[in-house]
Amino acid sequence: MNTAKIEFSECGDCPIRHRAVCSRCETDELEQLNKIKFYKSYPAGQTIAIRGEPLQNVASIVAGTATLTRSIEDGRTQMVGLLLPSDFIGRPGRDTLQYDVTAVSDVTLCCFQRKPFEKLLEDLPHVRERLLEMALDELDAARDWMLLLGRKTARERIASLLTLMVKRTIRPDGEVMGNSSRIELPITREAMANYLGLTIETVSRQLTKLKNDGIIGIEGKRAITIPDLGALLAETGDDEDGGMIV
Amino acid sequence: MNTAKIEFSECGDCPIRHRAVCSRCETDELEQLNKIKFYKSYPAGQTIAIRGEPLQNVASIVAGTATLTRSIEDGRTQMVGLLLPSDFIGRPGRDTLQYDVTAVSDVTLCCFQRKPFEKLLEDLPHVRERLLEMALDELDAARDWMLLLGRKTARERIASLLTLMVKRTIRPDGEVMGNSSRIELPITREAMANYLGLTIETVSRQLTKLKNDGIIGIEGKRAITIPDLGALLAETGDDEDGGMIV
DNA sequence: CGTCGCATTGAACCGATTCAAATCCAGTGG
DNA sequence: CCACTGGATTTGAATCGGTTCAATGCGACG
Repeated sequence: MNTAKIEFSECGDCPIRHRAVCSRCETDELEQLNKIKFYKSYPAGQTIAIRGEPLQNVASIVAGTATLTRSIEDGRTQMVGLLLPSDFIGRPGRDTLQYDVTAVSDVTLCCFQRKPFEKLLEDLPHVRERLLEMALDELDAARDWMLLLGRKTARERIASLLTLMVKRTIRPDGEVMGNSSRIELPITREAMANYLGLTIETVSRQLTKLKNDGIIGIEGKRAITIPDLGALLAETGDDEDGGMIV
Repeated sequence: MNTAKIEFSECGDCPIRHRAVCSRCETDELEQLNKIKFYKSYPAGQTIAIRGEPLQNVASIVAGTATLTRSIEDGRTQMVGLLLPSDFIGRPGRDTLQYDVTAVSDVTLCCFQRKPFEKLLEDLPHVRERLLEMALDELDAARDWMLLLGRKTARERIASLLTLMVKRTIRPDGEVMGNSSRIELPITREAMANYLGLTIETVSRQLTKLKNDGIIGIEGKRAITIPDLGALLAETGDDEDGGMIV
C-alpha cells in the first residue's frame, strides 16, 4: 500500500527541515514537536481528506505532491492549491477542512494530532510565526491565481503553469534541481485542467500549439522541454518579473 | 478632501473593536497599540497604495470599502479582495504590497507604521493570533473565489456575489443590519465585473435576466431587492450551505 | 438644457467547450 | 516477441457562452 518509504525519523535529517512549519525552531522547540509527530503515507491517487469531515490531524508534506480541490455536485472541479513538500495541511482553530486533499504522487506526511498541536502552538512562537508567514504566502499565491482564472487566456494559463513548474525546480537557496530546461509534470492533464479552470481538451490543444510555435518541446506525456525560458515567460501575460511568487 | 470624519479616538469607542486585528486584546495590549496608531482618510475613488511601492504602514479599515486588485499592462484587471471595515491592509515581514489598494467609498484607516508594528507584534500574542486567523479566513475566501472564477457561469457568479453581499449585512453576532431583502451595492458595475472575472456588459445582462426571472428586483443603479433568498441561493451553483464563508 | 459618467441593449464575433472519434502507450498475458 | 486491453491523450467539428464593438438610455449636476 504505502510505497513512499520513510528513511529517517529524526527531525535533523528531515528533508523539509528548512522550509516547513518547523523551519525556525531551535533544538528545544523541535524536540517538543518531535515528541508528538508521527508519519503517514498515502499511495498516488488516494484521498487524504474530504471536505467537511472532522479533521483529526494537521500535517506537513514531507515527500510527494498533493492537491487541494473544491468541487460542486455536477462534477465541476477547481483545484485551489498544489501542495509540495514543506506545505502545511489543515488549520489550527478549525475542526473541518474546506477542501478535498488528494495525493497525486505517493505522499508522506509528518502529522500532529490537531488538539495537542494547537496546545503546543501557544508555547512555540517560531512555529506560529512561520505558520503566519506561510499562510500569507499562500494567500498571495491564491490571489495571483485569481488573476489567472479571471482574466488570462488558455495559452497564457498554460504558459503560467509551466513557468510555475520551472520555478518550483529552483530551490530557495538558488540551487537548481536538475536541468531546468526540462521539467517533469507531476500531474495529469486532468489535474492541469482543474488547476487552470480549463478542459483537458483545451490543455492538450494549447500544449501542442505552444510546441508548434517552438516555445516548448513535448517528451512523452509527462515531460516538456523549454529551449528558451524567456520566450515562455513572454507568453504568460505577466509583466516581466511580475507576480508568480513561488 | 477627507469626507469620512472621525468621531472617536479612543479604542474603546472604535466601531471595529470586536472584529479587527486588535479584537482579542486586553486593555494593556490595546494601550500599546493605541500609542502608535493614527488615522488616515481617503475619499472615494482614491488610490491608497500601488503594487510594488514600498509600504510604510499597515492598517485596519475602520470605515468604508476598499478593493485589492491585480492587473496587467493591457488593462485586464482582476479584483482579488474586497476590503470591508475590520479588514487588514499590508503584511508584516514584507515591505512591498503585491496589489493595488483603492478606496471605492470614503475610507478611514487606523494605521500603524510597519516597522514599529512588527516590533510590537512580538509582545502582543493576541494580535499575532488574530492576524493568523484573519489570514487563514482570507485564504479560504480566496480559494472559494477561485472556484467561482474557474468554473462558474456568469449567472452563478452574479448570484454568488449578491449572496456574499447579503451575508455581509449580517453581523457575526447574528444581528441583521438593515433589511436583508434589500441591499445596497457598494461597488460599480465595473468593480463587480473585475471581481467576477466578467465584462460590465455581461454583468448588466445577467442582472436584468435575474430580474426578468423574478429572482431579484432592481432599484436604480445601486440597490437590489431579494424577494426570496432561497431562490437566489439556488442560482449560485453552490451546494446548499456550501462554501461562501464570509 | 446640455453634458458627462455610468449602465443597458443589440448584433457580430471568437475562444473555449462539448461531443465524438482516433491515437498513443504501458502493462498483461499468450 | 507480439497482440490485446484500458486509460490517458490528442485531434476534429459543431456549438455556445461571453466578449467586443457600437449605439442608446438614464440621472445627476452645472
